[in-house]
Amino acid sequence: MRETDFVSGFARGLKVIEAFGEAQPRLSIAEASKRTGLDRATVRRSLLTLSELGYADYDGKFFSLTPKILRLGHAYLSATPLPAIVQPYLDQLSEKAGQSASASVLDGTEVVYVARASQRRVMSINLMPGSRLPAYCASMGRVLLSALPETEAREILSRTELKANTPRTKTDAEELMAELRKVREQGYAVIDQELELGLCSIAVPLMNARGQVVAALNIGAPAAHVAASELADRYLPMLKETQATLRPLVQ
Amino acid sequence: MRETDFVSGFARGLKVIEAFGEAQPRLSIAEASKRTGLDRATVRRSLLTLSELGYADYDGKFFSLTPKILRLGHAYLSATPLPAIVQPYLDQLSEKAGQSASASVLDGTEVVYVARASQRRVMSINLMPGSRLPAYCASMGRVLLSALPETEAREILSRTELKANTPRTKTDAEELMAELRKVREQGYAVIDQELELGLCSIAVPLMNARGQVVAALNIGAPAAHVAASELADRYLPMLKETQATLRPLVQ
DNA sequence: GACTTTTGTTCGTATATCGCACAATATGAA
DNA sequence: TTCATATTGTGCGATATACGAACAAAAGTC
Repeated sequence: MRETDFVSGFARGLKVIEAFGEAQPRLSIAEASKRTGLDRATVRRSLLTLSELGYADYDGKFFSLTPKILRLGHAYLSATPLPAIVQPYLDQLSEKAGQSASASVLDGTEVVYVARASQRRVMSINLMPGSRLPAYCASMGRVLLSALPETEAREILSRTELKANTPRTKTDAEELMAELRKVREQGYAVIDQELELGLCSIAVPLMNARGQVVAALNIGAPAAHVAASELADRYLPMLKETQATLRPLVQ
Repeated sequence: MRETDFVSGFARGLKVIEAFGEAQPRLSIAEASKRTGLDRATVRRSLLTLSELGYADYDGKFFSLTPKILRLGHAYLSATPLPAIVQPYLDQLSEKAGQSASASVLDGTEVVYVARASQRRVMSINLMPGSRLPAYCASMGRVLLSALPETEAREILSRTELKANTPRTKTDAEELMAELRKVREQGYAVIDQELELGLCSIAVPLMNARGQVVAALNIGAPAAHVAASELADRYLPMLKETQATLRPLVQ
């Protein structure tokens, strides 16, 4: 790609949108400038553009995103058949298990939730379609990484900041690679409080008719209710069942 | 806002993202150009920018969005507490009713789904967070419009293309205004196959502690299973209960 | 209230981007 | 195949935009 085939104003604008987040629902021009590393004048122009187009509100001091911004992600969610196909099965799975069930795909070093059926139970982590978690310490991440060629998985791990979210988090690349081999062999991954204390989960790959891994399915549960060692006994059969049902339906 | 405070390259790029949709998961440069009305060279630069940034894939012929694009909508969903708060109650509501339950907010002339609990039942309309429906013929739309001052509701209707999706669709602005008054009085809206034949729904406003309407909740059902006339009897009590439970929890 | 610090806005200029026109390539029909 | 059509890639002049600095306006601090 030639230098002139890149629209930097567009790239800057996208960066500004991403500056908003859970802890930053409202941003001033200066804050957005700090978070993006862009010049205040540039950020101001991007924010005013968003506001002019109805993607953001501006009260003279703070900017905040409007629901119109969902059109952008929706362009992906509606264009990709996977989320719509798996959603009802996740709802069924979640109801049967009495736990939250999710589907995700890999994006770089992270898993991205594309569909989710949550349970009323309060979780400290609030997940929804579009949410992201580091792949190395999430059950679906392990499943998705294990489906890649080893060199590719290793490459992704090398780009990941392997930090210990809890004392149980595996942060050694070689140990993780060994874990991925185990996951590949047994066909599922179990995470025991590696992302957050009190939270464990089990995931299986979601394959299409040709056997290609297109996503991962999981069930997450509070460790207080279900020990990690019980996860496979309790939930693997229903995950496998959902996996089998969906196999001919995706892609 | 001054002319020079608008970054048209950014606005054009956003338009290109929105060109993707359910029927257009993959777009060539020429197709994207047609759909956006932008010059091919411009569209090409925007698409190559998206591809360079990892928001799109390019196989040399077609562009398609990647899950990374969800970061943009996620910036809103995670910044706005409402979706996360209502989701578990929607799940509960959906399970109890045996029907899909959703929450939405108003964006211009449309309602935007911000959370949803779907049922396995196959619906011809596939809805998910970020989905949009015209407000005038959706139950949540009626509720949200009825919460606005009459002049504002009328103004929105005047900007809407009031088209008859089915023979039952109300398309007369004055008739709709009368309907809104009725909805305001009775505290709920019922739609009987105005959006699509075979689909009916009932919605109530979701208020915060100060009594401001911040969203709408609904239950949708196939007309074959539940007649529109039965909706209020069967589902209004549980909708009201959820409404009351959520009232102190939002905003 | 005076001072400092932070934030928002404006401006001139160097640079990047747009849209056009044309070239190159792919696609399809006869 | 050949021609016709559609699609994509590229160079260029005109125009729009980003940058940085300077200024203006708030917001804290003492």
